[in-house]
Amino acid sequence: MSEELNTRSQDILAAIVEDYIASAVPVGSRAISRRHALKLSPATVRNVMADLEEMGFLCSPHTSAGRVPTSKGFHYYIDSLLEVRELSSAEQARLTTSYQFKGMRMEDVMQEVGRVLSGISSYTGLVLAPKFSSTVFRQIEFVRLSPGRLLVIFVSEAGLVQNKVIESKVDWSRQDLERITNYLNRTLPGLTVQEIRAQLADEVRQEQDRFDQLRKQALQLSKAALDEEIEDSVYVAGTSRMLEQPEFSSPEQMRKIFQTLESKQQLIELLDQSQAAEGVQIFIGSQSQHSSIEGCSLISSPFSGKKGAIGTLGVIGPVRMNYSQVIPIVDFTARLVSRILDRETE
Amino acid sequence: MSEELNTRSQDILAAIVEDYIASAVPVGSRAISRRHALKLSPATVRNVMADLEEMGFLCSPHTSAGRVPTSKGFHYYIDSLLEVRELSSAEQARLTTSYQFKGMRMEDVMQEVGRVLSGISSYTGLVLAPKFSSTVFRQIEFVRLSPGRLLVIFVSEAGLVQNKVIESKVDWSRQDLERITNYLNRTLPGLTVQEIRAQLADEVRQEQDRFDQLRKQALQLSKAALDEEIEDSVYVAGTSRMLEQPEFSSPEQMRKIFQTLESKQQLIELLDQSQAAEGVQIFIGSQSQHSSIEGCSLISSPFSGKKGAIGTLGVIGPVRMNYSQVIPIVDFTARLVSRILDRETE
DNA sequence: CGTTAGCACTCCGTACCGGCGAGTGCTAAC
DNA sequence: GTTAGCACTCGCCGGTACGGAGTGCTAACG
Repeated sequence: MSEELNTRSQDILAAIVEDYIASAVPVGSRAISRRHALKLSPATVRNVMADLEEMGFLCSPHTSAGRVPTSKGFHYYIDSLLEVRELSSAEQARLTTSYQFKGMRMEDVMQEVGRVLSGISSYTGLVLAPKFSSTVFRQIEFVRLSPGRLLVIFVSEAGLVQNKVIESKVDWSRQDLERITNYLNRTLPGLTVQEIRAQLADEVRQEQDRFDQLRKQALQLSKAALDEEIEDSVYVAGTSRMLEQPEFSSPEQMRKIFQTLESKQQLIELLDQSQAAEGVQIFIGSQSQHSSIEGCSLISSPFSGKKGAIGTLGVIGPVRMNYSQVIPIVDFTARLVSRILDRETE
Repeated sequence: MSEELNTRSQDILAAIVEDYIASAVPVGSRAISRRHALKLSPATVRNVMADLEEMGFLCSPHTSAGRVPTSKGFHYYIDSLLEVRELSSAEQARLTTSYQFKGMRMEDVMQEVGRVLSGISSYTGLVLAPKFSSTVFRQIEFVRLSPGRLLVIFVSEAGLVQNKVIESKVDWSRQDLERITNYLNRTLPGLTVQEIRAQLADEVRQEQDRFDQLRKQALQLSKAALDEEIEDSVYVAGTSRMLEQPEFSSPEQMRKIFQTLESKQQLIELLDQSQAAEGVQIFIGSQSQHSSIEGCSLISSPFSGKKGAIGTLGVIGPVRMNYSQVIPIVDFTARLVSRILDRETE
């Protein structure tokens, strides 16, 4: 992997990658020697290109076509050659004002982030809203739907509203529910769902040899309300951007990509990968064993409020993506969203 | 519009439409005379086809290609020729069991309906959730996000959870909010949002010459919480099915269609059309001045619980859609969802 | 008079061909 | 080590030829 390349080879590789990103067609030696001020003849460039091909950074679709970077080539480019410039303050301002979050629900914010991400990058935007278990409790409410069926509404510190239906053998009266609600809303704020779960488990253990029937049931209800994971929300924006990419002209491939973009589950898996790490991460092509998005790259970054509430946002597009443009956008947006999550907390 | 066609012409038109639906290629006289037991020679069929073309039911892409039904042809076919068979009870059972609604949130139900609709029809499924103003009040909750910013959570009789953020000059205390919440939750259940709005407007009028400051503010808050429309939710499922249609091979057209499918606003307009009427409605091609979905047909039907909560669901696909299959599916599903909305109400 | 067989015609799709251009690899000279 | 030159490869493009599917028309048939 870590082959050494001399400066000239690096320059040429960079030039090829950049030309290919711009044009989507195989690039030849002439073009490189002319457009880039390398002061090298096409012949020399050809020699270097032959070496690069042998090392696996390039490949040629057929003799007498130009060269195309391989995934390995893209990798090397991104890891070693690409210089990610900071966003100029003008661009930062433009991005910041693109986001109109006034009076918006958190759900709308997530969706809007996806939209802007897609609009600015010209690729497809993805946002994975903060995981339920990582959010900080603010308020809970119960709504009795029918005997034995309860709707639980959960509001996180960041203003994210989530709800689910639970079935309970006990048919709770309005008063009982109110008591439980009040108790939970008094004791739980500030804790993450994970912490609450641990605490509830503790209490259940302590309680089990005592005989306060009502309290036992209340505990059970609380556990049911908070124990199961709530399915994560994913927001996808600008899928039609995928259709603009010349490399996806084959309807078959396009269908695969769209199926992936439609499948919440697959997207969650994809975005979860980058949850753990910090800062912008890049997944190129099928490296991520998700063969379904072969030919695609994902640039993503986690975001999070001060206390938990970890989500992921990113941009997905063809491998031939404009990394130098998109990376700072994703980075900046992730920071921006983190700030918004905090602001929401007051 | 209402030209008279003799039985033979009708038979031939029907045969052409059906063949075209099945094959997506222009159909010729040979095929008709052979496949369908009409006992007519190709030459005769040709004569009839020429007539049908003159009347505007058919057109030929060029000489020596077969004929393709025009929108007018499809219209006539659907209005006069198509016999919509009821779903057999086996199919009904299959559909019913496809829907696994146990322990699902209403949002999930809507999404699942779209998915099944798409899966069974092989086209793209659409669901427009019940409009806020048409839903019946069940419960409301306020969450204080930050000074002056309140999150309002609204649960409808059918278990649909909606929320929005309102800004209020008054910084409400927890106690005040609780009082207001209790009052609203005691007096409003059973009324539709529309009715509530009228009632609130009345009260505001009565109140304005009295001077109970707190009550005035509480009224204002309630109005703010319920007055503004909450944006409708649309669920789209199976967009990748569009890519399977041979007539949408042009990437340009495909992009337009996907942009429309991505635009909540446009979908809402589209689905709103059929809200007013009862039963299944069919919009063919660009008849609906939505030129953006040229080449597409929409089969939709409103659904509703016993009291209000009117939504729309449907299937969108190429004009060359399998109407006889899809129409009963949409019809049955709409009835099914209506029943579910009622069941939710207890 | 409606229906049918026959026939000439049209036009698409495909395959085949040859020239052009872009690009390569190799070699020899600088 | 770099470069100029050259033969070679191969995809792309335009032109042409051909087969097939389908039509419209006409004349014959019942």
